[in-house]
Amino acid sequence: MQRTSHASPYAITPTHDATDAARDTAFAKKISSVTRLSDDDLLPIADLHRRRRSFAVGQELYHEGQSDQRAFVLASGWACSYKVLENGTRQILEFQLPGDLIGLRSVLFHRANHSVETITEVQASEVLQRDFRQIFTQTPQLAMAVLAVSAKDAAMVVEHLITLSQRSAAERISHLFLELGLRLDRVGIGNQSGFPCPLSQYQLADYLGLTSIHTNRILRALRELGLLTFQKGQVVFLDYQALVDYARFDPAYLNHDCAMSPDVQGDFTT
Amino acid sequence: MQRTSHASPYAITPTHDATDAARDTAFAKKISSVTRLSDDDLLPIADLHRRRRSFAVGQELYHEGQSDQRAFVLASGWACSYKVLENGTRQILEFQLPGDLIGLRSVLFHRANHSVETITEVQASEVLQRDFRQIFTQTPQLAMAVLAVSAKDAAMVVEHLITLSQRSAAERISHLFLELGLRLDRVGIGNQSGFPCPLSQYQLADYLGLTSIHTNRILRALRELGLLTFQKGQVVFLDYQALVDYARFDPAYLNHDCAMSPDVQGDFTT
DNA sequence: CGCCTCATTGACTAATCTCAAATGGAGTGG
DNA sequence: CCACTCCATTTGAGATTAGTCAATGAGGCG
Repeated sequence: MQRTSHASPYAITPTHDATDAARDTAFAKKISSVTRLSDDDLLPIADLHRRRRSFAVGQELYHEGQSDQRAFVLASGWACSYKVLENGTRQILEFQLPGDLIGLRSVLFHRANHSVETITEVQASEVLQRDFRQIFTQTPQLAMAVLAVSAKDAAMVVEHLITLSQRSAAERISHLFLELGLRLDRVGIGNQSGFPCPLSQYQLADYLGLTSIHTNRILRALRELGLLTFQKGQVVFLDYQALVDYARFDPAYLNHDCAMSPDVQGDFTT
Repeated sequence: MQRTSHASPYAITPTHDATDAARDTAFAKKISSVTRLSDDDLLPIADLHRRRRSFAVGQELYHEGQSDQRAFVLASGWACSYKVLENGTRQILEFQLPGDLIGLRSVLFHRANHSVETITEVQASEVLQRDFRQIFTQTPQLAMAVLAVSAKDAAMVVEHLITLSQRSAAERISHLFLELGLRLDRVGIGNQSGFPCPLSQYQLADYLGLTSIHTNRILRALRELGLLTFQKGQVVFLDYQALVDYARFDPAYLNHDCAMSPDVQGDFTT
């Protein structure tokens, strides 16, 4: 809960206010993005931040098939969820950035259906199943908010699916970087000119369903087209608007509002 | 609620028991597949079946961007959810079969982020947002079950994503038919030798991220390999086990149990 | 019968993968 | 400081998969 002094480029630097730090936690921000939080809701949320843990680069948070369900709230660093296939290839499902909730789907089932590992050093708070159970039985409004966060994740997976099915390699790469840029922007990292990106071309390829070789070639092409560069851990957008048009990037899927939050009850004009 | 007499091949034929028909509704079965239902839970579920409606072939249930949130419980027939892209192609996200819940994600947001239309004639019960809100505020156990159903859908989308990213055209087709066969088997339609399938090759292609032309060629190849045939609205598995091996089909993702249902609390042996 | 949609086939093209190898920086031990 | 390894990146050449364009066939329906 103390201010970090070394200021990793991947860490959240919260604008702390000593009076109610609870509202400033990464998870509270996440929930706030889909519903409005009352003060009553804040206590159980703050509770979720008791078990802060550190993870090294490449460390596994949990593994597919593992039965002790865990979830995490990512405070700083990058992680990814993935599945390894029979033929040895792996598919990265999602990249998790600071503020993201990891493993909600795992916690709902007896066994995790995917693995999660870190990409950088990571600070994360572990959330146990009983914490969720408590939220669900004691604060139904929060339960709906958790459901909404889960639905938002689902919307991102759907967009990923469409990317893999319908976009060319160059569009996939552009689209991913635009999405990451926007998501990082929301937690105060990077801006429209670029962002620090710790991914290797292998990880990029595993997410995009390409070979790293092809990914490399397309990165060169995008550089030569004057759209973006990705070198030395830094993404630079050379022409943001041209890139948005090129990738046909519509950020709508990142902007959903929850329809069932208490403050919109009865607010239906149709 | 009465027994249907014409017995469409795509309809559920429930084993009716006059005493508690509620437990036999499609949605109750769906919920039962992830959690155990108490009698108290059954009443609000039965309530969801008040608004039974009929839909013609190709009729739209709701459209992307539409703001009056609707969900449906599919009683008989097939439907699909899809998104149409800027370039005019469309991606089918899911096929919905009898017993499936349609539009849960839409009902959670102000606007639907995909469209849904029927593939065959359809009987479905409309579920309003206030029904869900009632469930969430009054029966938290049911809320968790709804969340679990939603997570199960998410697991299917993830598998679809992996299919699009990592499997060849022939594996995609085989995998889809195996999945549909298993899902239909669970609601009493079809078996390991095959099932009635109302899809056109265009619809198959739109789901699989292929052109219909290539789909057609691969269907011929699968026929010539002696694995399966799909002709005249009928899928026939010629060699089920060989097909499972060929498609590397692991039905685990269709078999998740909810971990948070009340009757498994504290029931973790590992 | 004429029209329509869906299914089928052929010939060619384009995107991506596979195999192979060279480059280059970061760390490590001598 | 240098030699060495390790790993990510970069490039080339050829193979494979799937898409595009074009045309034909088959069944249903007014």
